Order: sequence, then C-alpha cells, then structure tokens
Amino acid sequence: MALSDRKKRILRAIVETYIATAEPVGSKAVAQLAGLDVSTATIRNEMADLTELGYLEQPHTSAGRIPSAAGYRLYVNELMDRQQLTIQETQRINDALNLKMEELDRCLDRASKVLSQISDYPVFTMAAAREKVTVKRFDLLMVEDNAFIAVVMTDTSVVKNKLIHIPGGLSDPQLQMLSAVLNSSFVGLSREEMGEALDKMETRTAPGAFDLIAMVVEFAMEVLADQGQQKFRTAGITHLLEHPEYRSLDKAKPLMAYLSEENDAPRLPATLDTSKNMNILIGPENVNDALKDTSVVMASYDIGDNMRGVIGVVGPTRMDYSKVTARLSYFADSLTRMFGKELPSPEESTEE
Amino acid sequence: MALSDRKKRILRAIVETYIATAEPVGSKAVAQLAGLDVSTATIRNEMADLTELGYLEQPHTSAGRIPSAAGYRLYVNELMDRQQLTIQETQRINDALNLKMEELDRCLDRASKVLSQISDYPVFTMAAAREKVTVKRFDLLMVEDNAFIAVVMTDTSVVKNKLIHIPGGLSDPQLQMLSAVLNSSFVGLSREEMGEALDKMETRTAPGAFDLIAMVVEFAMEVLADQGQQKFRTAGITHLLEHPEYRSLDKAKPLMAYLSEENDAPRLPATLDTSKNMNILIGPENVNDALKDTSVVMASYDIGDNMRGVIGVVGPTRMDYSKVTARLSYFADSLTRMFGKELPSPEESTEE
DNA sequence: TTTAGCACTCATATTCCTCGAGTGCTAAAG
DNA sequence: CTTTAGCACTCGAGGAATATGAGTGCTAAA
Repeated sequence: MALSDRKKRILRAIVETYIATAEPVGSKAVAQLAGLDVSTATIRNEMADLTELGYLEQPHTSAGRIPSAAGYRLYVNELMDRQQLTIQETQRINDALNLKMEELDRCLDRASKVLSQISDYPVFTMAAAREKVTVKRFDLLMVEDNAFIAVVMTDTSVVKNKLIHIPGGLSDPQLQMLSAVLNSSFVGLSREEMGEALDKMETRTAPGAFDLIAMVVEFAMEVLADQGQQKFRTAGITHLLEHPEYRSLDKAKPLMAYLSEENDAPRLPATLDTSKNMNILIGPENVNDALKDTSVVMASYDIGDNMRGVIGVVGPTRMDYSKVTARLSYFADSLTRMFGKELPSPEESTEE
Repeated sequence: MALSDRKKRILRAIVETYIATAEPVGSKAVAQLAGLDVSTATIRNEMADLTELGYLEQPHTSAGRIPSAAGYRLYVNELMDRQQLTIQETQRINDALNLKMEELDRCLDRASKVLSQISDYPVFTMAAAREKVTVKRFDLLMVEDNAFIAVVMTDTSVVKNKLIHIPGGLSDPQLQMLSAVLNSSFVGLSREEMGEALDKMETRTAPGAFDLIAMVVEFAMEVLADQGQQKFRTAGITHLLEHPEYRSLDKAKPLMAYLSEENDAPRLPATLDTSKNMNILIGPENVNDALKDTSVVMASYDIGDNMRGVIGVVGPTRMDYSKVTARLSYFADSLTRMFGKELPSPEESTEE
C-alpha cells in the first residue's frame, strides 16, 4: 500500500531533521518543518500511523520519533532530493584526481581523503581483483656481474621488477638462455599453473639452471598474487568520532577496528550489487556484525581491463544520504572517466 | 641532589601502580606495595617531599598522587626494570619479520601491526630519507611498437619502472639512441640537477627527441622524489581508545587525527636523537601540540646504505614504559639484523 | 625519626525532586 | 469521516542536596 502524500511529507521531514539534529523529532517540529497547514494533533495521528507501519520508532513513550531502517530505506528510495555540489567541492575533487595522472593507488588514496573531508565520514576504497592474471613477458637486464634485474609484465599491463643477486655470477649467453626459457614456458600461465609448471620442470633440468629459473618464476608468482589481491584502504576514520552515535567508545571501537583492518573480518563490499552503480546498505541490511548500526554507501567505478573498483562511505544510520550520494556519485563518475573508457585498449600503466 | 633509596622505592611504587590502575595512588597503597616496613604516615611525609621536589602531582587536595613528567623521566632513567618478552611474543615478532624477506615496506607494515598488538598501543614507522639519491642507470625495453618500459635504478639499488606509450611509435635504433643519451647525461644527478640538465637540453635538441627524453627523465625524478620522501605509517591507532585517558573524545580525536595523517602537522620523529638508539619523550617533552599529553618511545634501526628507519610507540604519559621499551628494542634489533649489516655492500633490493 | 590519632577536604555516588517535551485519548467542530 | 483543541499522563534529563570515604596534613607522643 502506498503512503498518502501527507504521510510522505511528514516522514521526510522527520528523517531530515533527525539527520540534522540526531535527536528524536516531535510533532511540533514536524508541523513547522513539513510545511503542512495542519495542527500538531493531526501530525501526531499520522505519526502514530507511520509508527504502526514500521517507518518510525519511539525510543521511549514520551519522546519524539526517529526513523527506522525501513524509514530510511523509503526516504532513500523515494523521498530524497539529489543534492548539488558546490563549485569549491567539485574543484577539490578535480584537483585531487587530476594529480598528473599518477598511479591508480596513490590517486585513490588522495581521492578518498578528499571525499572523506567533504563528507565528514570515513571512506574506504577497494580495487576489485581480476579472476585470472597472467604474465605477458619476461625481460632480464644484466647489472654488473653478480646480479640482474628481472622485469615482469602482466597481461593487465602492470610491470614489476626485482633485483636478483647471483652469488656465482652469470654470463650474457646464460642470461639470454634463461630469458628464452622463461618466455617460452611461463608466459600466459596463472599463478597456480606456474607453480605446477615449475614443479614439472624441476626433475628434468640441471639444478643450477633450475634455481635461477625458480627465483624469477617465484617473483612472478608474487606479482600475480599481489595483483589478484583486493586492496582495502580507508581514509578519515576519525571522522566517526564527530558523530554523536559514536560518542560512546563501545560503539566506536569495533567499527574503527574493522575499518582500520585490525580485525580479520571479511571486507565489506562482498555484498555489492554490480547491476546498480550506487549501493546503499542501511543498518541491519549489512551482513557484517561490526556494521549493524551503520550505513554504507558504495559506488563502483571502471578501471579498464574489465576490472572494477569500489569506493564507499561509512557512517551512522542517521547519515546524510543526500549529501553523501551526490558527492560519491560525482567521484565515482570522475574516476571512471579517468581510468575507464578514456584510454583505449592497452593502457598506460605505471609501476608504483 | 640524589634521592634517598626509600624515596626512590616509593616513587617507583607510585609510578608502577599508577601505570597499572590509572588512578591516583594513596599512601596506603604505597605502604603495601613498596615493601617498606613503615607506616602510612611516614610514607605521607616522603610523598609530600617528592611532591615538593616536582616528581609527583596532586590532582586535588584529597586525592592520591600521580607522577609528574619529571617523575616518569626519573623512573624511565633510573628505576625501571627491563622486562622480559615471553616466548610467544618473540615467536610472533620473528614470524612477522621473517616473512620470507619481503620488501621492506610490507615487512614494516606487518611488523608494526604485531608490535601494536603485543603492546596495546599505536605504533608508527618511518623510513628516514637519504640526503641525496641519484640514478645509477637507465634501461629501456621495447614492448610492441608503440610503447616501451623505462627501468630506472638508483644508487641505493632501488629499481623502478614505468610503461611509456609513444603515440607515433618508435624504432629499435631510436630506442638505443635514447638510452645512450639518458645514460650519458643523467646518471649520477640528484633530482634538482636533473631538472636543470633537462632545461639546458631543451634548447639544443630536436623537439620530438626531447619529448621522449623528458618523459623518462621526469619519471626518474618522480622516483628520486619518492625515495627521498619519508614515509610515515601507523598501525593500531584504535588501541588508543582502550586507555582511559582517551575516553573523552576531545582528547582522542586530535591525536588520532595526527596519527592517521589527517592533519598536516610535521611528523614527529623530527626530534630524534640519533646518538641513542632508544628515545623516550614524555608528555610535555614533545614539541608537537597534538602530543602534549602523550609519550612516545622511539627506536631507530639500520637499513643499509646509511639509511635509518624509525619505529615508535605512542601512548598516554601513563604508558607502560618497561613493557614497551623491551618489546620495541627487540624489534628494532631484529630489523637491523634483517636489513642492516647482514647483507654486505650492494644489497639485494626489492622493487615493490 | 617514626608513628598514631584526628580533623579536614573534596571528588564521586546516590537520592530525590522538578521540569517540560511529547504522547495518546477524548470530545467537539468542520 | 477528518481535523482540532484540550488535558492528563509518561518519562528522561538536569539539578540540588546529601552521604560516603579515600586521602591528606598536622600535632603530639614514642
């Protein structure tokens, strides 16, 4: 059953004043703010109805009402205005992102810091992993007699290198041999496949040569593992402390511990609905226990090579959804514009 | 003037029980704990003396005493026992560090996390910068027609690389030419010198060729800048909230903001006395305002190439100095053992 | 020099009370 | 049937008054 227009206006007024004040809202305040020309008694009746329907809650008999999770949900889905960003805000965001097209990682760090500052909530980012990453080619560079640099390039155009010391020294032809073996036998393999290939090779190769191969391949496996990993980053967790719901440390501590990765709970964007590009999880809708009284607003952005990233804002259920969604979606769009479609096929990729 | 033995025992008992309980210590408690066979009245007299001398403070007339900064200082310098680590603790530390000799950065992250967990305080690390870092050599690797990988190796044996796209494409001889120019004109220069050299070159080089050179040199300059930068990292800041002095958020917020680098105050190890390998700064001894009511215990460790790192623990002035120093020094020693002398001259250095 | 005794101080906890915002219900008015 | 004024009732927040007790400083005797 759809709510009457008046009920909606009342609900909206309650949600918005509660977001602003963090205190239960009474009929009198609603009468003034909702812009309805009815008496407080009428409002009380409507509020009683809304409570009955599950959109409002009463902390105790003689207090005002606060929105329930369902109330927030309705607000977010139907009642909320799209807020506009100020010019200064867009400016700051652009500054943070256009930082000379740096590496993705650093750019994200900076971006999430700014987003946290303009929204007053903690922000997390997460670069989603690709399923299978492989090595595209190996290069070896001689450095003096007893060391060489191994350069590994993945099919995602990420290039990593490592300086490898050879106690016994190594000749140029040997190095070329090594390079040939690596490029013929280990290109195009996933991390697991590499491990298997290496095991097979062990039996039918001279020990000295095998050790060399193994050193490089193990490095390549590390690179692939690292690329496959999801990196969870946060910024601005202390903003939590500015909101009254986290004034009691019992509330703040677990959430902060979760955000600063001090416990090993599964990271949150697990429940991301990729079909929508803006996900809002309100309080109990969160699976993770640490987030039960918390809302999360997440957006995903494209970063080429069919990889997606997630950037999200965390706050109390009484979060300023309107403000946050506006800023977040501007952000995610900008990120997509930067790292996504703009650069075609084999992207420029920068080593960190 | 030196304190009598009895005064010292009393001071020590007060410091230690205050560290344990966070509550002012009265004469009765001291009488029991100091192991002196004198009455509380005598203790009271001695405590009055110690207060007079500035080692103790009285929150209000009818409360016990708490140590002053000078009191802690005396305790740290003369009275404190060296604590022993448990076997489990050394085990955990070793596990964290021996993580297969990974990159320094990751190793430090992990190490500081463990240190924070076993000490219950936040931990920061900082890799101190070298004054002048230069490029030792350039290598260029062709990738397909329109891109190449630039590999830059510094005199600190750090190797970084970047994939650079050339819209117009590039031939093999051109690449070799480029490599020759880079290696002859930009090796051994600091970041600033590179900038100057590049400026000079601009006038007397064909624009097309210059753009190519500039792309690589600018990347090299980024690398040097990054190497010269001090990287400040923290772990376990939420441990702060476990200590009663930070129960009030007004106290906790600025410190946490400082530690999570949300303000731009100068990072703290500026005041490191490198002659000692364990630095303790108690409350007001800290220069930085955010740390006025906070103590910092820092140790430095060697990481080869005459670079030093700093690892430190932050907590309330009522910090368990004995516990912290023991753990911290074990840590710093282990780090030095790992990254310092063990590997001689041109170290194996790992790209991140 | 040490100690017992005692009056005094003062932060904290407890109790009790008041105040008032807000509610639900009822009955009258539209 | 809806709206509104009126009113009694609820219940948390805040404040004053009071009790408690740990701890002190001082004095005088051992």
